[in-house]
Amino acid sequence: MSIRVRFPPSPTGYCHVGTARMAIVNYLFAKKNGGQIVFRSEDTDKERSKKEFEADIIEQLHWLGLGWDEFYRQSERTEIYRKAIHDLIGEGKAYVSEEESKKEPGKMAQVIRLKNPGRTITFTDVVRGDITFDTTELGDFAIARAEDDPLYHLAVVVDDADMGITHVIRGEDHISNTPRQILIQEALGASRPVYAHYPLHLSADRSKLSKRKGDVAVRSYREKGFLSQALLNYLAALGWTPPSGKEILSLTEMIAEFKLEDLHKSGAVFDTEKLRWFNREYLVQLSDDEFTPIAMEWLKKSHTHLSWNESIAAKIIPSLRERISVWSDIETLASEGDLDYFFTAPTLYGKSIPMKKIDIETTQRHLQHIVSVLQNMPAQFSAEEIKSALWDYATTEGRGAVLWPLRYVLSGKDKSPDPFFIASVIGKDEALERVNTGISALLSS
RNA sequence: GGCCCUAUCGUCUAGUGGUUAGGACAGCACGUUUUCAAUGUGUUAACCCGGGUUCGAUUCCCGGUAGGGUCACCA
Repeated sequence: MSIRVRFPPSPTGYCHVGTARMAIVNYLFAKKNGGQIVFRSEDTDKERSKKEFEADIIEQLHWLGLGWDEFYRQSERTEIYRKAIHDLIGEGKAYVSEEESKKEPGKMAQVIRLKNPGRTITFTDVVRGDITFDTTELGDFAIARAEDDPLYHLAVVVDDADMGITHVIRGEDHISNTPRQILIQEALGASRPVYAHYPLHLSADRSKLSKRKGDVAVRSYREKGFLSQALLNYLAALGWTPPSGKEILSLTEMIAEFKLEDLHKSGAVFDTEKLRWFNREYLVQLSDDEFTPIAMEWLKKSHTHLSWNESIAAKIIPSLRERISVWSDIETLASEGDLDYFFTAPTLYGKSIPMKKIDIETTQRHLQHIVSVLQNMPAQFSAEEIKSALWDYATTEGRGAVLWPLRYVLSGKDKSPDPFFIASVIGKDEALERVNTGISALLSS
């Protein structure tokens, strides 16, 4: 029998990282074993299900590089459920119950309930071993509102049987749903799939990962500039260790190494810091041709308040490579003013110009020397060129004493990339102007 | 609360009836052609508790504790 698994998201919200994780685990298992994947939109809740959410789930899963072989919507399968429910009633395994509505107290409503034989059910979970439940406490639980209006458990069981699902791989929040579903399965005469329940990802405080505790929407990670491979890799690695022990794995490598049995048994905390590290690992693997256009785009949209200069932007992009872990770090850098000085002359405080313990006169002398060196440079020069023009002098006079003031007058910041790089980006004229401004500020301080 | 599940550094984890309990992220220290970043080196830090079983338990068993899940006419 060939392996078939399912992605059964409920389109009642945007694609959650938990949805992605469910898809990843199922995907890896299916691909490893030459199986097929069924995408099944579980939209039986007419009030909460929205096309918009379904579209988002599909979009984000595709973005992560995941796909499927067949696509279904439960809302389009009403006839199949109707027959199943009708048959169960006909066989006396379910019955229509007239009772007070739970949704609208005071009103009477019809509910279809399964006659629970009240047995003890034991099933084998690939991740956790045998699990036993006493189903008497479940009572005659509801399986439909009407013959043409199935509830979750019935729809799942009917579909899994109808679609030939061999392995049900899902989060452990479904463990306690399993005995209920097995009861329906048995009433229907369907066969039991293999079950595997993996633990859920947790927030930093070990509670269930939720909107209140941080970002859970895949699209928000995407918008923040995480790379799809990084998020995919991180989500897969959180709760699974491949036999090789490698942390950075391509989708292909993950498939090759995947075994359901290697899924962890305890819940793991979703850690954004570690995700950032994964992302950086993937970011540094990008070629310049891949990195540059995207970095340029982020830079441009982060710089609306500044005088934009395309050629300056192009020059600073290589330096961005080692300063960011995620694309949106460019935005952060810009908003904190750490890129401003490339585009606009900084405001200088005379007192900040000399390196500590170096007097004003000495600092002035160094800056004056730098002016004379700059004057002999061509209009455009590389960081290496200006560096070699100044290096011997700086070494003789004290590198800090010479280079700190230079760096400060160019950037106006206590922290910045090195002065040679900044000078090479802004060019001779601008550099000279800033150094001269620095000398004036120094003397008037 | 009932039922089910889980338990190794702050976090992700490897691992074993006898180990100096290993790695990664984060942290810290030092180095690295001034600062920041990047990078290199080093380093702090863990077997939840109590009983057993055993010559010996982090590892096996039981109990406790803590955490998670679930108890719908949601999925």
